[in-house]
Amino acid sequence: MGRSPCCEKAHTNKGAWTKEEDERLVAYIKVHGEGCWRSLPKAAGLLRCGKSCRLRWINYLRPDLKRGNFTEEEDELIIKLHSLLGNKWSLIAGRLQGRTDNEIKNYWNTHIRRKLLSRGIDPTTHRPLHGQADASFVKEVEKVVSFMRREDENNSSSNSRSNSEEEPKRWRCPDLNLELCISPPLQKQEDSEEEYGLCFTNGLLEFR
DNA sequence: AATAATAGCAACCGCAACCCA
DNA sequence: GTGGGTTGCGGTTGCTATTAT
Repeated sequence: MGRSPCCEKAHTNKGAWTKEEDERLVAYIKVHGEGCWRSLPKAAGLLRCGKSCRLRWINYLRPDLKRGNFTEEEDELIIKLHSLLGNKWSLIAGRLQGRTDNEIKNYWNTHIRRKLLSRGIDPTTHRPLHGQADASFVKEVEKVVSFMRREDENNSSSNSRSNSEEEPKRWRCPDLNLELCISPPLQKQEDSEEEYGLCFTNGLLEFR
């Protein structure tokens, strides 16, 4: 029994993509657009499974990818988002234009985990390790979380909402029982004193 | 110079969510 | 309502490059 395979594995390539495969994939998507990943490999003349094509496109070939080193601002934003969302890499990636969930996940595991440990912060819980944490940073995160919890409690009784088309995408964060909001990528606010702050509008918390 | 250890990252795998007949 | 097919996500693996011995 068991699951049926996502593709005919006997006739698919695995491992690193060649330049020619990349070119075929990019050319196909340029003409036909993204989607229909299952049928794409055959249509594009690729001996790959759809999943592999999708991953390659999203993580490496998409033209809007930023690539290159993460900035200090991106680091801090990832840490804050992770403290609120946990390992929801796709949601975190949605906040960082030009970055992919896989890239952020890798960066977290190789760089940020170590960075937090050196600050004395547990990278999983974002709480101090052995009481030696960077107190101001921890305090800031805890402040945000407790604020969101309070707001959530206030909102929990009156949960009927309109279904306006202009309403941004929302989701509930199961770990924290919070309601969060995804809006279009951040515009840098030049005259803002802080590089990142929090904005609470219409019952929705947003990073800015 | 050779080898071992470590870091970094691309890619794979399995599962869950979603969609649709 | 349900079951099968498809897509997306997160965890993990394995390869390559770099650094240390």
